[in-house]
Amino acid sequence: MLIRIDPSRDVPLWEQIAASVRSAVAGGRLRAGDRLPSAREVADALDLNLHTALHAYQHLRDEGVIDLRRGRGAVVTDAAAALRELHDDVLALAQRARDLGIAPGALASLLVDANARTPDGVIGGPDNLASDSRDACRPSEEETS
Amino acid sequence: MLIRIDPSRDVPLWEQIAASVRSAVAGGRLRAGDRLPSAREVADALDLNLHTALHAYQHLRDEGVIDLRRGRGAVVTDAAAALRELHDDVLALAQRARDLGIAPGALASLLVDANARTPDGVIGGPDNLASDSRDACRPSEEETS
DNA sequence: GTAATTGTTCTATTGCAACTAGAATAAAAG
DNA sequence: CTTTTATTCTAGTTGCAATAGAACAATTAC
Repeated sequence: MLIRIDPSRDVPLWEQIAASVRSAVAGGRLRAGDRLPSAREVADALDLNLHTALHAYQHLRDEGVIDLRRGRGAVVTDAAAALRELHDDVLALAQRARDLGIAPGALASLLVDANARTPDGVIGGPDNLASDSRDACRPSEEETS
Repeated sequence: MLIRIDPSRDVPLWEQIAASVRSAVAGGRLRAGDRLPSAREVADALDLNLHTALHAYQHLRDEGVIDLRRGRGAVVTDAAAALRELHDDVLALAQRARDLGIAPGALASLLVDANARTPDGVIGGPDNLASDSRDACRPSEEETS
């Protein structure tokens, strides 16, 4: 029951696999050095394609959560400690959001946005307008006098 | 500069628009009663299709963040207070994650997963196995003796 | 050394969501 | 009544997710 997916959700399957592993690491059910089931095992057990399971693992490797090498498989890295440190705070914030009636997706969006606005510790720094970002629209000032 | 999008990101444009508004509300730059620019104005200013901007607004309405009615446009609701309450905590957690080298997407994923595992306050409740969710795979127990 | 395991890479196809486009319609505001 | 604005409809294009099959390379196990 380490990895759980729900095809009816609009979250990509490979992302759900990655999320399951990430959550298990953050929750301490997986620790640094633990070996994950092979991609083929995951694909078979969840009735998915090998590539889908591999995509998830490769993403986790890019995040630094696992070591992934042929012949050996996937092994949780020391980065697990960082995820584990956030676990309690993440749960607490999720609980508060639920109490306030904030949708999970909305909360996640707020967090991503928070990181987008302070890319390198500098709040409102020089040119955070990387690539070809477009902005617009002041609020129509109106207080419904 | 209320709404900012970046087509190069892999986040849907309508979701980026919604995220901008949400963030503005949470940050206090938009308050209950404030009127947002019309969907057509947003679409023109950002050089997008009307439907894309409308999709974002309709999503925000489903979340309860704005009132959306024809002829009138979009007005921020009282739900703004809830988002505003989370603002500081969200920023703090985002900051901690950045310090720990956690990718923004990974943090967001952890939060969504946290909500998925405690749907109604009951941790590990009766049957959280809604619809046709599939699970599998214990970790290959191995401590590399 | 040999065989089994496991990730890597390649091509290809299908289905769906995102985005765009144009048009007609209905409610609210002036 | 006219303007503004969201709603609804059809339709076409694009890109990603997921599936499928196959060959390949590194590591492990025997």
